Amino acid sequence: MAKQKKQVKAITAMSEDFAQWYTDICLKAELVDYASVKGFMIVRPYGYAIWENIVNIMDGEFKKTGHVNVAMPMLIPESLLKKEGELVNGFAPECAWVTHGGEGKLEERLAVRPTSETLFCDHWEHILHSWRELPMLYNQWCSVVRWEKTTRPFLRSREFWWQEGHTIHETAAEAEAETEQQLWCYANFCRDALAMPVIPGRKTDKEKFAGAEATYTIEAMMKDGKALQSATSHYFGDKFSRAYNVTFTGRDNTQQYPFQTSWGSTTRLIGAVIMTHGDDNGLVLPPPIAPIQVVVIPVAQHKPGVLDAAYALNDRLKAMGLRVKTDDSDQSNGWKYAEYEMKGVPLRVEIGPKDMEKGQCVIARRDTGEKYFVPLAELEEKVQELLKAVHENLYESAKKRLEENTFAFDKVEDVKEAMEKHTCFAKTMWCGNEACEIAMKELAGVSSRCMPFEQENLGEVCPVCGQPAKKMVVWGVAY
RNA sequence: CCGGGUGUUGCGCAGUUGGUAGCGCGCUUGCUUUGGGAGCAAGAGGCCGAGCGUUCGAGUCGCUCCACUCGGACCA
Repeated sequence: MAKQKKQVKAITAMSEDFAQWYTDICLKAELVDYASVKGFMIVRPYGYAIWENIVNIMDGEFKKTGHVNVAMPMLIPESLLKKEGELVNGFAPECAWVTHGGEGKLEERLAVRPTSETLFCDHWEHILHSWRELPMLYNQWCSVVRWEKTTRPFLRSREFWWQEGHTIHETAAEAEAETEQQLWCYANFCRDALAMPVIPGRKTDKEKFAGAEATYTIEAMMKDGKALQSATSHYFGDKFSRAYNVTFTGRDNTQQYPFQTSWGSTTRLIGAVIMTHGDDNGLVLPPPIAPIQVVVIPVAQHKPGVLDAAYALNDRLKAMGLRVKTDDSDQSNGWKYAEYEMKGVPLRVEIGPKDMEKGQCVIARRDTGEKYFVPLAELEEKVQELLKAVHENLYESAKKRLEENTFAFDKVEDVKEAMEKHTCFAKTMWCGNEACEIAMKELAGVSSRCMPFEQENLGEVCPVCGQPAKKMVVWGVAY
């Protein structure tokens, strides 16, 4: 049709250039804009509304398990940051430093927090006295700065918004349980709020967080087959407690070091949603986090009664507790359809003169494009049903894709060959040696994503060195 | 940090052998329209990424930055 010519907001096809498709969605769905400092992003109202929904749902989950929110300072004195060697080595190269206050040079430079373990430890050193005060289950929502070399909206920006949970416990077992509990909290959140299946597991030593004793992760597969680390949970043992001299008086009246965890998830989750559900018409949002869950479009809205009919539908949907918008602007229908598809609104309700005659409306699904003619009396019921169906379909489709693009191998060459054909997840056994992990990167171009909790026995030996295998590892190309 | 690409109005682009900047969309106003990115008309909008150089003259040629972008390496 000749009408195609006006598609000024059309985006690059996913199949043509996945990275460009991703960037197009970020900009054209009005999620972000670039800031004037390289690598920093402006999260625009629509993007921020998605983040707010993520925050609200996740924060509610944290509170169910007794976590409380706090706010820590943004700046960390260099001497404080450097008390724990491994963390410094991990983060110092990517710290932004404040060297001046007003016109005066500071005695000691201050790091803009890249993560806040050190701040929490410093605080706990002051306030912790007795085992009776444990556990301390803290979380904060804030932004952090890491001076990344290559940046992309949501996936890798120099500043990003996140939550960081930090807890200390009386015993190692409690802290380990907390670490695992929070990882499952993330995994469930991804399923229930983002319709995104993940592989939960443990990071190898090579991939674990600087300073952690153990790092757990949830890994998701994007539509291009690449892996996105979507959240992590760390167990620190008492390493930081000792480095920062955090102590308490135990039940036996001795001075003890608490056991610590931290866990985080970031605005990267928005990138994950884009690359898990999006298509060539734009964003596709799972209903729980969609800023607009249903958009009402009055068709031929100048005709008598149409707008009122649309507003009536709007009110009924709102009364259901849904986030609804009625677009009564004078844009054409086609424009509106395309616009809300770009923005990933899960359901579109149309009502026009013909519908009014028949006592019906039209509901269109964003995920499948299917249209339903629905008697007005059944609006609430049908919308509820379809929102549920959209979420389930998004989750099942993503799960199917994850399963169909994960393969077991027992030879390194086969991993390489599969990756060259199409980026995917490769499962192999592994001996546990870092040398073989590095070899896998060199020979097949993949890094270890995790050792899944759900282990399978694919064989007896490591495909790299032929020594006895200890673990099954999922390998992939990481974002 | 290494390599490739791109910077001209809000967005997308054109701009010849160097001669003082144009198109489409969007925007504003009015009218007409409305079941998949509407039509007509009249408007507004530019230090051509920045700096230095070559030249009588630079959007155009040279050098140096900077930004964005893609791919590596590194990382949420």
